Amino acid sequence: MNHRPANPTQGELELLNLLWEHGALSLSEAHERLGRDIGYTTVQTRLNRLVDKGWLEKTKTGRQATRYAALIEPDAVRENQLDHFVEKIAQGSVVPLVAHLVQGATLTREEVSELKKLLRDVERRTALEEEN
Amino acid sequence: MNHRPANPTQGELELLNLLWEHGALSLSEAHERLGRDIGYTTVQTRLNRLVDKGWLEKTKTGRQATRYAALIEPDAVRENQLDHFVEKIAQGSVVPLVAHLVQGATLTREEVSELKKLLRDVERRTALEEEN
DNA sequence: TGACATTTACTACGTCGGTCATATAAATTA
DNA sequence: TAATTTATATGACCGACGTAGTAAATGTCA
Repeated sequence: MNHRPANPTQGELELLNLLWEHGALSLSEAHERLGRDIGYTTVQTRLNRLVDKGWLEKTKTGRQATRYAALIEPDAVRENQLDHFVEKIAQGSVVPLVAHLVQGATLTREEVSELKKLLRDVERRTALEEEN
Repeated sequence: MNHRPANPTQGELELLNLLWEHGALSLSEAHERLGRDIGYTTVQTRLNRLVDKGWLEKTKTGRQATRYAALIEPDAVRENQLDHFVEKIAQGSVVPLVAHLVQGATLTREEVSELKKLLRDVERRTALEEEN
């Protein structure tokens, strides 16, 4: 039940990524895994603010420490951000974007193949649409 | 002489995009072209803050209104943001990113061709590297 | 030159997000 | 049970930004 439109900041993503990767975490675990010099209560505050936004959930099980779990899906957030990125930052021009991406990253042969296949599909679809 | 590392916020990008598209603008022109309900002095404040950051330049020519000009290059900023995006948002995984991009945007046949060519180049380069 | 309009400077306010300290409550252990 | 450690709740500070009002300076024109 995706709550609000999810446009987390960079800092919020830091926590979200953590919870997406490992499952729900307690505060101490989260603080631990952040692995950087940051106050314990800082993490607490930030997690709770994410809860307020409806992006995380607090669940208390028995006598264990409360765990924080992500309520929003990584893919949804990432696509959101990507769409926003294309529109606002790249000004809608996709090609230079992809160019920089495939050139900057070192892709495996498999990945390149996958992308080529992707393009073939798009090409075919485009052709079909132009028939109508 | 690129000043600071350029990581503008969304709002700052709004102004920067404006100045990149049209050249240097006066305050009144900028306010005009923003084309949305926003206070005149709001634009002024924001522009001046960009100047403070070293991202814009104020130039007074004769008896005309001061013009604001971008000091940083769009490509530099966009690549910055893109790299950051890949690392922090997409968690380094490029393929799904590109997938969403080429599927979401409606690309012309020319653009698709260009991307295919791009991939061929990358493929060739990858093959060469693997020889060594 | 004097009235009106535009431009510019300066100040201020609210919110958000990152930072943390302090205090209280709960749990663990000596 | 008392002491110590761990968990949780609250409140606070601050810088960055988006917002804008007021006032002073400058330009325009009859």
